[in-house]
Amino acid sequence: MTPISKLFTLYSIHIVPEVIMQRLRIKNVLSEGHAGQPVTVCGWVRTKRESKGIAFIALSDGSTQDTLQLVVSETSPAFQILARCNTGAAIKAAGSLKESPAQGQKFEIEVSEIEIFGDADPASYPLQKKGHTLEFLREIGHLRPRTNTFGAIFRVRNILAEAVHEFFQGRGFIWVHTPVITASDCEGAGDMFTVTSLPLESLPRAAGGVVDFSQDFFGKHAYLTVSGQLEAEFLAMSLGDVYTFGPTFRAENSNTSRHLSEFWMIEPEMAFADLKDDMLLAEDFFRFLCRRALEKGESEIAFLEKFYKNTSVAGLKDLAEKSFVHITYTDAVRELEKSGEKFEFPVKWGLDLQSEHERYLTDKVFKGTVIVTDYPKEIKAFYMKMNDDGRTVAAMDVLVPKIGEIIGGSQREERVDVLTERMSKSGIPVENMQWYLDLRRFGSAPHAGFGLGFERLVQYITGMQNIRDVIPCPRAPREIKF
RNA sequence: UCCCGGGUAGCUCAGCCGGCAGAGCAGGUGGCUGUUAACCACCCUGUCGGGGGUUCGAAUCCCUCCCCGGGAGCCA
Repeated sequence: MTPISKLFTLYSIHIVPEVIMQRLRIKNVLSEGHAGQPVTVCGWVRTKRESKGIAFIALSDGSTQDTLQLVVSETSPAFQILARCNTGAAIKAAGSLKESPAQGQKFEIEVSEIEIFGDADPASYPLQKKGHTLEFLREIGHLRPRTNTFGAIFRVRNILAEAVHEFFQGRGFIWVHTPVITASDCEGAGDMFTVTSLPLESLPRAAGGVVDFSQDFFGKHAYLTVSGQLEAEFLAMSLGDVYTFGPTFRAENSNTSRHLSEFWMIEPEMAFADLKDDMLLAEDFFRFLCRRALEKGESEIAFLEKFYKNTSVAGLKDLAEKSFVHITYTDAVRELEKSGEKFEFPVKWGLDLQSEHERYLTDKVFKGTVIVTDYPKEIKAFYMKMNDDGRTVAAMDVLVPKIGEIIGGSQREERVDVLTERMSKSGIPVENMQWYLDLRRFGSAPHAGFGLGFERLVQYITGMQNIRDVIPCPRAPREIKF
């Protein structure tokens, strides 16, 4: 079968009848099937249970959390091929759908025919008919999506990705595609990956021995983006309300369960909006995503709840309805100071909140999601709007229990003089950023936005404790496969 | 990058004050007419992470490197 004909089997059963498998997805069989219907399904064997004269196969095709039970009796010609239907084998099964007489599943297929596409030698196939640790599965990233757990995670990831677009499109936001390769090296304090086509074994040098990027592909030093925000700003200052949803890269040597070198980020940016609008949007957005995850992925969430206990259907329902607590940084510091709690790091106005402080606020004080606003200007980025007090900026961090910061946002500084001063004080090369200042010189307006780390969202919804388990191909220091 | 904890059968782990390398699961074979990570019986399974050292003798003690996990910093 050619790749093209494979596509036809998925999307059209009318165009090329001679190559059709007339395969039904297990998801559809279970939700729309009726007893007596002839069905053909394709998938991978999860388990096989043999008894004298009858055998049961649990088949998964990735379309849904549930497996489909195939019943093969002694009288079926398929009985002869059972020895090859081992865990992991790819097969096609045809038969008649019937209501299952036993507990555990509504439907099953009385199989008349089985075709093996690909065997899986049980002695060497790494996925056994037993539970595996997430650490082990991380080592076989190409096979782990075949497990219940990762099937659930990646389906939930898809549900959330769709929901992101649904939310913004429903509110008239325009999806903009900001660049993956950028020349702005001042977006964040973080280290960036250089993009170059220079010969690494003999780099051209300029005066002082520094690499001469004027000879590079773009004629200047280029990087992988660490944020689409700055570009999203000029699109918001023309299109109104926009959002980005794409990959982001950080070259930091972070070895944690919450960081990736390549991750996906969602960054809405709104013209004619202030911090309050920003907070409202963040809250509506987050709650919408929780709601959609439950509506479209309840069986996945329920599975993850049952086996890992770090997420729950009830908890997400609660979150989807409960409003967030709002607190200013100044009040948060006061709250921490009066708590009497022994912290490893000091709590003092002007110092950034540490993970332990954030966790104390979400887990102990408010027992839920908290938005902290109005941080001291010294600990936040140059583009954030200076408040009237001259000490704080209109920033917000959305903190969720266990994960910590999931959204970071702010109202942007729209006054050209204030922004210029903050840039030079922060060591930002103003001469390279004239385009950014132009937005404040010509038709400037209040605007605001935030960034949401998509994997942290998936982590939060699925309850996965390690961020490397919510993306198919995790990239981290010294970790790159495929 | 720093601080802890680990690396022993395909997987999960016990063995670690030196003295014949183990269990459960998985796998194989046989049994069982409806199973649900089926069940019962028997069988198979090793570079004890790599290298070096101490010792009559090292999975066990020492040094070193690599890898994994948890926490911290940076952040989303």
